[in-house]
Amino acid sequence: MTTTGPGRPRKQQPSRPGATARDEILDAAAELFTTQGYANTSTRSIAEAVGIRQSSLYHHFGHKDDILEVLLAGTVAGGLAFARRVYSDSEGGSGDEGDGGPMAAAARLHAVALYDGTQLCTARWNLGVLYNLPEARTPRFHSFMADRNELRGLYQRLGAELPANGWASTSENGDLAFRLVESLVNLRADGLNTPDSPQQAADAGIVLCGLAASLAAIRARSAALVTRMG
Amino acid sequence: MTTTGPGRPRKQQPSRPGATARDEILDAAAELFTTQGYANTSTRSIAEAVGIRQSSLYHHFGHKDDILEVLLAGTVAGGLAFARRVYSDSEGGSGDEGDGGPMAAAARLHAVALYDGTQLCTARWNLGVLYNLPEARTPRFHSFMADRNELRGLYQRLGAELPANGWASTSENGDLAFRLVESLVNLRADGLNTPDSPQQAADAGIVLCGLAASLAAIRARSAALVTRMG
DNA sequence: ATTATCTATAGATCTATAGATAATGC
DNA sequence: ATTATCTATAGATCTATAGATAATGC
Repeated sequence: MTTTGPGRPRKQQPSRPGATARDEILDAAAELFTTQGYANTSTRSIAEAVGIRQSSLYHHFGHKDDILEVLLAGTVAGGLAFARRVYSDSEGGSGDEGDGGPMAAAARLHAVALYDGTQLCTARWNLGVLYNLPEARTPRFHSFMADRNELRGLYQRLGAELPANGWASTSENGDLAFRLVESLVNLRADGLNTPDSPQQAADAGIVLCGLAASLAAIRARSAALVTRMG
Repeated sequence: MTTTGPGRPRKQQPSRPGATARDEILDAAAELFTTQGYANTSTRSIAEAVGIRQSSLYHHFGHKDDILEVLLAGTVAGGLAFARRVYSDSEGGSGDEGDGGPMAAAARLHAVALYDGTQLCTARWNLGVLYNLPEARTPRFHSFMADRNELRGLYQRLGAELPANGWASTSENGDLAFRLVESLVNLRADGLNTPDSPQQAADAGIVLCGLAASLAAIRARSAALVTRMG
């Protein structure tokens, strides 16, 4: 028996995953926002999907856009945290892997793309499409935008550590990888992603950097990084 | 003096490009739909941007979604027409270029990507983002979806004519190029595109096919194709 | 007569608030 | 007392239609 504290208990038989009513609301909103968009999803339809009344939502969230804000934060938080860790990792103290050469740099970019892409493709809902919603570009969600821009910047800086590829400026290596990973959300929205779509996106980012010949070795180092830091 | 036919003349001093009121409405809707989304744009705000009353819109379009349908069609029509022409072009009758080898195939994919990406980046409004609107995935717009899927299929078939790149299946070469071109609309939405973003996207598609070494020659043949068929 | 505009409005939303009620722990 | 739910509703939309009016060509 879990002691729930004072107050009327929340409704029985939760129809959605989540320990709390708040989590159920977030899950329902994630499904509806990703499939129908934010403006086309009424607070009534979210409440119906949870099994409560429309006005009861406002006990858990002050406003409808507070729900979207929480979901948007979840879109980028994991990938950003991982990218920060990888970027600030000097790779000097981990023994024989710490050569700091182009292979190590490539593995870092690959690992970030792989982690990020895997998260986007395996989340219960395709939350990445929330970024494509016009509402996400609104000042209301500037803190999400700041996080996403920081993540993009980390891709760019990781890409800039790689040697010039001879056909584009080095600062764009990372951004192309970022865009390839981001394209996974559209692939998933079209129902065309496969279990190895994230791997292919990460690989493609490395190939674009002119390192196709070393791809197998870079993949292995990237996987080790994800295991160690993920 | 242009003779306008019978009937009350349309309002004076058009505030937007377009010969007809219908064109002005489409231009205003393009701006508003791309920046605020479809559901967040009221018919009243479109009418205000044109300088007419809300109900006057319905003289030119039966329903609000008819406006979006016309705009969506414009997103893909040009690129699809070009890709069809390039794909059905045997390249056998154009003299010394008709070798049908990997260079020719690469130039064809490159040309399609370059034309498509250039159109997306240079259009007056960033109409490509309309595809990201949740409404576009609705059955209402299945004819747009069909066109877009046909375009995607042409990318895939053009990519499949290229030699294996050793790290992904050949059928995915073209789709990666498609996704890179599509990522241009997000780049533009973020204000990060440059005049050569389409060129870089097309180049990246070729590099992913393992043909980086021949890129300069492929670029030249691609440019010739765009000139000849665009 | 024809066309493009207008005014006015019906009917259907949708978000958020006010305040009642039920079910618990203290 | 506290918490989570409920009923009811205010107020602000928004789309689409009905029907009047203005300005032209025939």
